[in-house]
Amino acid sequence: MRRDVFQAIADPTRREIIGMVAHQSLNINSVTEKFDVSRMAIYKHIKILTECGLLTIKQQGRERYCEVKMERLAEVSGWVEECRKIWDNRLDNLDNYLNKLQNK
Amino acid sequence: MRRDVFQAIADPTRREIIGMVAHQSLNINSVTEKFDVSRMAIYKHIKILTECGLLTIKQQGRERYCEVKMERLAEVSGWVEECRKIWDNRLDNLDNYLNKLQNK
DNA sequence: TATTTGTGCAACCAAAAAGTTGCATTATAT
DNA sequence: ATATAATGCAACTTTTTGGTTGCACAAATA
Repeated sequence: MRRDVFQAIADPTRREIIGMVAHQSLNINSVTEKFDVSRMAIYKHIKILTECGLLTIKQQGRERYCEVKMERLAEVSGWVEECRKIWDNRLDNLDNYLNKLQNK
Repeated sequence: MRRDVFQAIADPTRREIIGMVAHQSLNINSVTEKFDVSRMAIYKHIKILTECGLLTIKQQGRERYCEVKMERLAEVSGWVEECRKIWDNRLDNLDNYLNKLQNK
């Protein structure tokens, strides 16, 4: 399924999972232990995160380790950066206009 | 209502609204014109965006102009940055370890 | 003054999201 | 060989989300 990174990080539990796995690769049960929802709830969060490429899974025997893929987060900071650029370039931004004038 | 910036930018329509308003302040009807959903649908999106501080409204006669508040987007890029830091500092990141070794 | 324009509110609806429980499957450990 | 541990799948429920329509109301305009 095509998933959206923005939608994936909208959920606080999923953001927490990303933080945990960024720190250290963890298998699904280990991730589950840190939360007080069911294993399946976490499993589904992880599924969403893998479907949008924020996590990858490495099978190791019967365990599946989650690894974070930082590259995909670039889409997020990229969008923020894009907004900032638009904002900086707007003509009717008075402060900005005065600043530019002052720098000349 | 307490709103979450991450949840607010999860919706593509809302991200588009932010982009539009970053470029130029617009009243609600002007925003609506760019989309093919009802005025109320857009009104609700704008409500969510104001509730989490990404937009502010300036009343001008009977019109209400939306202005973007870039500061609030810092929470997003800040979180991404935080994740990146955690990732960079992890001890079991082999590539990272080798790079550090090489730089010494 | 009458009409149009820009907006807000309430009630409602359908689809998606987030969660649960129970059962099945496979690898490891006893 | 059996028990246990780690996971996947399916069915189901509840809540949230994104959308609609109809009505109301104040400001601007003809």
